[in-house]
Amino acid sequence: MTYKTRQKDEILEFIKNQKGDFLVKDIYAFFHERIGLSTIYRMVDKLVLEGVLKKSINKNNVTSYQYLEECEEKNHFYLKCRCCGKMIHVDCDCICDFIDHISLKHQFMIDTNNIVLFGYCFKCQRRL
Amino acid sequence: MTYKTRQKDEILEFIKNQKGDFLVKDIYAFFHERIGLSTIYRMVDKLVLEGVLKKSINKNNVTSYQYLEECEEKNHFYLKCRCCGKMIHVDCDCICDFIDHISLKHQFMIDTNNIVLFGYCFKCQRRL
DNA sequence: CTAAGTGCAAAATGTTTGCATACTT
DNA sequence: AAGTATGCAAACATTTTGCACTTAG
Repeated sequence: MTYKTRQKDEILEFIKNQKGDFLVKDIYAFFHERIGLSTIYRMVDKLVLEGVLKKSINKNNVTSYQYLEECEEKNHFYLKCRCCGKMIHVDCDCICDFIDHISLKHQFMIDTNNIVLFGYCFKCQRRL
Repeated sequence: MTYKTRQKDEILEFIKNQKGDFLVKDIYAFFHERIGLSTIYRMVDKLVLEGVLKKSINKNNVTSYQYLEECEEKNHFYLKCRCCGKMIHVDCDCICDFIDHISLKHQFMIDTNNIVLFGYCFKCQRRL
């Protein structure tokens, strides 16, 4: 069983309010001393395992996390810009056929809750 | 300019011979003391930046790397099994339409050299 | 000869663990 | 009361850095 605690609730609330990426130390700083570092690490690890958070490392070797909102829809995925780091949320059926094909022809079941494709957003394409 | 050195050549050769994931300490162990740890870190970072290597962290918080063979073809991508960790290489045109659509309709240029989709392979689907 | 790359040891950083304490159920 | 969760400090692991030295061009 898992107990409901003040720390869990507060961390989860913080996470859900984040727009983009965030770091462990962002959470720690936000609660300045009101929640221990190890508690945060333990929470965050668990949430990654549960698929609630996406963990990633950027070019500077900084580990960041991103909240993946739950989504029943199978046509939901993310586009992440290599340049500015922006995470774009997309709901578009264009991915469905692709996923079906992979399932049918390649016998691989893609985890549709966690599709992140990397590349360059419109702004950064022009800037480069 | 960039110089050609014994260390670079040897590290790159090692990397290209790897079948699956590998760790920094695998490289270090392989060359047992013939190449310094910091040199390996510096090389590996550079290769990740160049897109030659894919860096990732597994569930146990271990950072691993994977060689992404260069591929002119735009129909190349990877499927990585969440369960057994296997990386499946796919060459299939099924992805082309999808990429074109994203480019055209969503103004996002996907980096086609580095497409990794997570999910469950055939074996693991059955096992679960 | 100069710029780039290397290796070592030290430092910095990030993450995990053991344990006593506190909280949930 | 029993099972979880927390927070601290210590331990540990990983990665980065400064610097003297070597090597490639």
